[in-house]
Amino acid sequence: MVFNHLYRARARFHDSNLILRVGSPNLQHLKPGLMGSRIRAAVKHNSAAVCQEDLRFAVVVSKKVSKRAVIRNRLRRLLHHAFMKDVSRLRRGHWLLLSLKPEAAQRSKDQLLQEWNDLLRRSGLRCEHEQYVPAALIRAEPHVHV
RNA sequence: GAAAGGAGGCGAGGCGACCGCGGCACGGCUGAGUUUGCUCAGUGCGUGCUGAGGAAAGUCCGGGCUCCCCCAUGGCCAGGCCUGCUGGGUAACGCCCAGUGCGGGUGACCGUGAGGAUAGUGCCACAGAAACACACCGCCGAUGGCCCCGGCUUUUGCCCAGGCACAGGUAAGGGUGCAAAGGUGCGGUAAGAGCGCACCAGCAGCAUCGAGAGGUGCUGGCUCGGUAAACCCCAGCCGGGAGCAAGGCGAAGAACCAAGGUUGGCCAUGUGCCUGUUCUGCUCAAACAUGCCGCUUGAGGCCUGUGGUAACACAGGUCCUAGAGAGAUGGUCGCCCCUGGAGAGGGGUCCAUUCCAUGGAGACCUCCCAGGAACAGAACCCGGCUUAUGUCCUGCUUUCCAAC
Repeated sequence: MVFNHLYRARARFHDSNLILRVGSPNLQHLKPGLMGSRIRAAVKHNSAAVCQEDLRFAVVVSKKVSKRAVIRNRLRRLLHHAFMKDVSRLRRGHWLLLSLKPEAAQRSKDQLLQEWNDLLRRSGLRCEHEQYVPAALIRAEPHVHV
């Protein structure tokens, strides 16, 4: 449900190897397990405020990229680490879904990181000043196929 | 010193910090219930412990475990085996160890798909005369046959020299072929041939050594093509099928049909088992990989001792070391270590030239830079095999060269 919501989102940014989809948070789509107890308590009081602060990120590495789980994991970790590096400088209130195109397995580390930076710049998510990060969802899921 | 052979080991150098991920424990927080003690569930929170391999791989063998076929035992037959020198090891194996034969190497050593072709049947393309059976070329033609010089004789006939290649002999030589009926030599013969002899190879018998495969010696008659991953024979072994998405518990859950059931076959034995409190089977339709168990303590690792050439076995001690459920191990930094640098500085010392000095080489020290890999990622668990991988490490052995 979460992924369907994001796949229908309008804001998409393409590069040769990556696709970044940006959607607005919709907490009703989340299963209870994906929400911490503290968040759930906060939602009860003021749902809109939580949505403005929520920032979630997912990486989708399809089996089309590589059949070997080790390579998929390596790509996932690479982009995950890149996200964590930038997380303090990103605008709140968005859900992000990053997909890899099948050719990404052949690209080098630096090439992918360069594309990631380009995408962030074009999407306008990065702000100049740092923000306090209370709790960001850092959940990366290697996704099989749809 | 060089070249080679073989054995064993290691596998992101070591220590630490931070961030991130899987699992477990405790605590916190949130929610529900509550007999107000607590219990259950969830955690984007905290702390601690712990977290891939020698091949985790290929899925090629052997097992454990689980369910189904199917009530068990014994016998005979059928069936299966990509088991096939001998002896041992092992839970078992097509694996391992030791040995034998054969082949290769100067040697250390290496390779070996190594039962039977004299139980029988089949096949041996093309070529070739012939592929369990022969005569194309060739050689011979002793013995028969024909022709014929000469001699004896009246003739018949007899003796002798020569010729023909008709009958026939031969398997030496040529040619064909992966393969042509033991090999070499001497004798022998018309020509030849195990026809005879010597040695070698092979076969059979006897003796002897060995646990055995086999080894050694003697004697004998002289001789037998290949193929069994062709059928087959012999010996040995064997219930079959599916596989942890096995399977069990829980949750959910609609309807119908049949009444008996049982191993590849046969026989025998037994007071066999299940069966209307719904077992079992078939068909149709629909839904579903969602909670818990199975799940990691095992033919387990390490150390010591004893037995054994060894594989291995036994005894004692010690350790517990991933357990996810679409699948977790990666980054950054610091110090030390190792390797490389025709990078910088210092430099005991050595060499050359005209002393001072200049030029060159350079053990070692300091700093700087780069690097510390490859093959590859647990998915129920073991024992093997095979394949992939490194300027890696440590003993041992052989041959050649040099020195003593």
